[in-house]
Amino acid sequence: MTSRFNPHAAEPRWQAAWEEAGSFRANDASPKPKSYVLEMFPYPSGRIHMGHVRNYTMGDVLARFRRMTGHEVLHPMGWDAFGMPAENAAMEKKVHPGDWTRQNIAAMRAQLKRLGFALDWSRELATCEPDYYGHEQALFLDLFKHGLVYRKESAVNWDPVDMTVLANEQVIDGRGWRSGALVERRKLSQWFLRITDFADELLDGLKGLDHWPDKVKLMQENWIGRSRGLRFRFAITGDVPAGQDMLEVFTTRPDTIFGASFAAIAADHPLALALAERDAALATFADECRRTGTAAAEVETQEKRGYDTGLRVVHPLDPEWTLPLFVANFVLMDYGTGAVFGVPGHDQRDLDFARKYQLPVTRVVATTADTADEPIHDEADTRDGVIVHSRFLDGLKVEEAKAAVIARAEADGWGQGTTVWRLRDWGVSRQRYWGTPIPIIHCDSCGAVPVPKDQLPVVLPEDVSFDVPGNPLDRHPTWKHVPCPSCGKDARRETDTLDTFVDSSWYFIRFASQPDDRPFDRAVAEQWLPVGQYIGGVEHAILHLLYARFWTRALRRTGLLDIAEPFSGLFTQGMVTHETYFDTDEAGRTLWYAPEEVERTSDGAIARSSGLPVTVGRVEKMSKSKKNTVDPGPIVDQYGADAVRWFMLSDSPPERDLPWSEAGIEGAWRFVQRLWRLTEANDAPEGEDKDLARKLHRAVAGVAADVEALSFNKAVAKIYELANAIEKAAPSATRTGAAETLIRIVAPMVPHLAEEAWARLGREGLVADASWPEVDPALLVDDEVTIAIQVNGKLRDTIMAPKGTDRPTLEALALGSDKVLRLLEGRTPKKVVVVPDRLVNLVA
RNA sequence: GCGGACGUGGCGAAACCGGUAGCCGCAGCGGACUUAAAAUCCGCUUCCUGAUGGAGUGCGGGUUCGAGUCCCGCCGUCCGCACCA
Repeated sequence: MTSRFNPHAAEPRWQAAWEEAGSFRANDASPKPKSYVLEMFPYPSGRIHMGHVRNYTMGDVLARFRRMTGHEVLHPMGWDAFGMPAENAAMEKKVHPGDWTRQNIAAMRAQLKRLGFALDWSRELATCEPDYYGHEQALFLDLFKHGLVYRKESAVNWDPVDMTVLANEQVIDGRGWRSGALVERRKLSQWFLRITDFADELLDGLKGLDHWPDKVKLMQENWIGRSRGLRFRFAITGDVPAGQDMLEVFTTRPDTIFGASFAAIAADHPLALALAERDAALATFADECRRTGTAAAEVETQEKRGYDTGLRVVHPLDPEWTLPLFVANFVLMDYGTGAVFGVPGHDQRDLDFARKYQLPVTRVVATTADTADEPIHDEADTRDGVIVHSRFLDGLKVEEAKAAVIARAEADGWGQGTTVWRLRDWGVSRQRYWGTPIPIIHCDSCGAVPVPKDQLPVVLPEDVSFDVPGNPLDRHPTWKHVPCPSCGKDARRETDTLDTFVDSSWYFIRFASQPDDRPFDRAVAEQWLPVGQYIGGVEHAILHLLYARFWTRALRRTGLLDIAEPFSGLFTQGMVTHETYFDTDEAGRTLWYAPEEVERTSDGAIARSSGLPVTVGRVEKMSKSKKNTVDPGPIVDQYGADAVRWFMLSDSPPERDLPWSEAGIEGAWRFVQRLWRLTEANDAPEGEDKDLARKLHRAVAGVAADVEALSFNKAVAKIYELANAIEKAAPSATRTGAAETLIRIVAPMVPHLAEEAWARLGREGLVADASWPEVDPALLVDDEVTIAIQVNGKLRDTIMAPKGTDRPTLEALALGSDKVLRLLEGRTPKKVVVVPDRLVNLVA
């Protein structure tokens, strides 16, 4: 009698059973080895999307597998609940950001629960609740106390749409990462975290992260951007503004110092500002420099331009030698000292600039001393070589010359070897309501005073309005007026809130330990940390992952937690993609069609509404703008959680994009039903099936290895193979046992079906609590192997031979093959290559 | 421009250390069961050829008894950074 697995009935039942048994509660006191599996927590937008489903399914398989292999697993879930969308919703729909967020959380929690994830919901947290952000405020104050927080007036990236400041990391091609608006420069007093104090550590720490993708490590390395070089001073001659008679520059190429033909400063350089006050033409030029955007296309096409200040700088190695000083549009105030010297022979920008302003171009590095006078044309020569035309440096290699110049500068006192970083301190002030209030009080007498810890949390006021742009905290009638904690006089609360990336910089610690009276218990947190496997999108390769690494190291410096790296293992999963469908209207606009609006045919697609063909576009990341999203909700309704989970793991390697398809989910559904049929009760047949036993043990070992490596697609293929083998096998005791084992190894992937089948097989307890099947190593090796017979490297025949057959025997067997004899036509092979248990290659 | 990844059937892909290319799935084709359909089951499915056979892992070279895998040079796609001195 065949039956069908009914996910709609079974899934809620087993979810309730797990909940009742507390199966997925992590026990801090467990003697078992600890395993912390974490997926990046979601922003509560209101609905989960396929990307979440894929992300959490991967983590879930690993978490369940670890439980089966004897680990105490921590697999928590929470909500990255502060941020702009809640405020946008407040402005558009007149709902309070808190209400909107909490409703979204409730909806998404229900959706996640339907997918049957093995999560410890007892540790759920939302960053927007005072019992989370209050502890964050305490940590902020600890960092403050240790000098890792400071306030400074600085030019900031101002997003005119979101009306807030953005960190450098949040500006992409000159636009706000969220709003897409062109970012403006403004001067504001801002709070900063001293991430640059940790630049060396953060860079060097990458080396130890063996279980991180190289790509992410490289991205962080480039972002931190360490450059070693020489910082030195030029004396300035001419009509120099008061107190500006020295110009400090930074170079990574001190070896080329005798190739210098000019010096240049940024338009915002203090010297340029001073000069502009008395030189209207310069002021105009500087304005033009500031106006030009930093967008990729602009930078690439933009001409190198400069303004000759008329001043000259004295070459540090020759007081008789002076160079012109320009204000130039390609010099950045943000990097190094905002001033450079130009060596046109060996730097493309400098060369472009020198050609334009007819400055001398001298070769000072040549491949060999013989080519010292080879002219430089349109391309700067950046190759390694020996120094030429450079007085005492002549004949030195580039690296030797760098050291020699630095040594000379240090000895003579005009410069020193130094390191500069691309990384900037992290500006965390946001002029927003829906974020963690910065626990500082501004007092006219005492300055910025930390809120005393016993007055934490500083709670967001509920009664705020969003009818005008800007920060509702700032215009709240009473909230900001408080007495100074230090002197008691009238003072003002800081009305900026923290960047939401602060919230996500320590949530994984709070998951590990959540006492009421402090952010975490050090001993308990250290039992779990670092996170053994962290899984999320590669879009967080820099921002979130760098900030979290910094925060963890900052906590170590304050003595609160002795963990250097928060995530020992990182996996960045690919996106879920879908075909796109579109046509073009009379006006040439592209009209997108949602998947449910088109009917896929064998050679294209037609719109259901009109019956007319539409173009099948590229397979792309699911996005609202291209309408190629598939909502997981209805899919789970139709096929159940297990089929969706199975599909998420099938086919595509997890780091690559997964193309969603109707056919794919259908296939997953069929397999779930097939598994169900495989465990159909039969009347206890006797007998052994050695061949099947081998396949079984190989599958168990293979799937375990694949899951450990997060190669879920390979594990899935092995499970299919095993299922095929079991189906084909004649009834036997082995076959009956194999079906049960199969259920255990699919349990992490399709847990509801596994429970249902487990119960049907009459097994005690939950398969969620079962252990991973034992593997008999003896059954992993074959006793007979296929030997490939090649002639001149081409496959001509195969033969079976007992494993371990010696070389002479294999050679003899190969020479006995009819096909081989025919090809050799009586000749004796010149050479015979024998690879035991693999092949014989006869070279004729 | 700099840095990185990738390129294998109609599609998603697999291939340990250089050793039988294409496991597994999807789609397709043929068949069984059925009044029929769905579901299920069996078989075929890289390309060319009727078969024997030949070709084949983006392109061109190289190393090797043997290359998807290693080396050199191209082409293409994607990602990150971007005037970083």
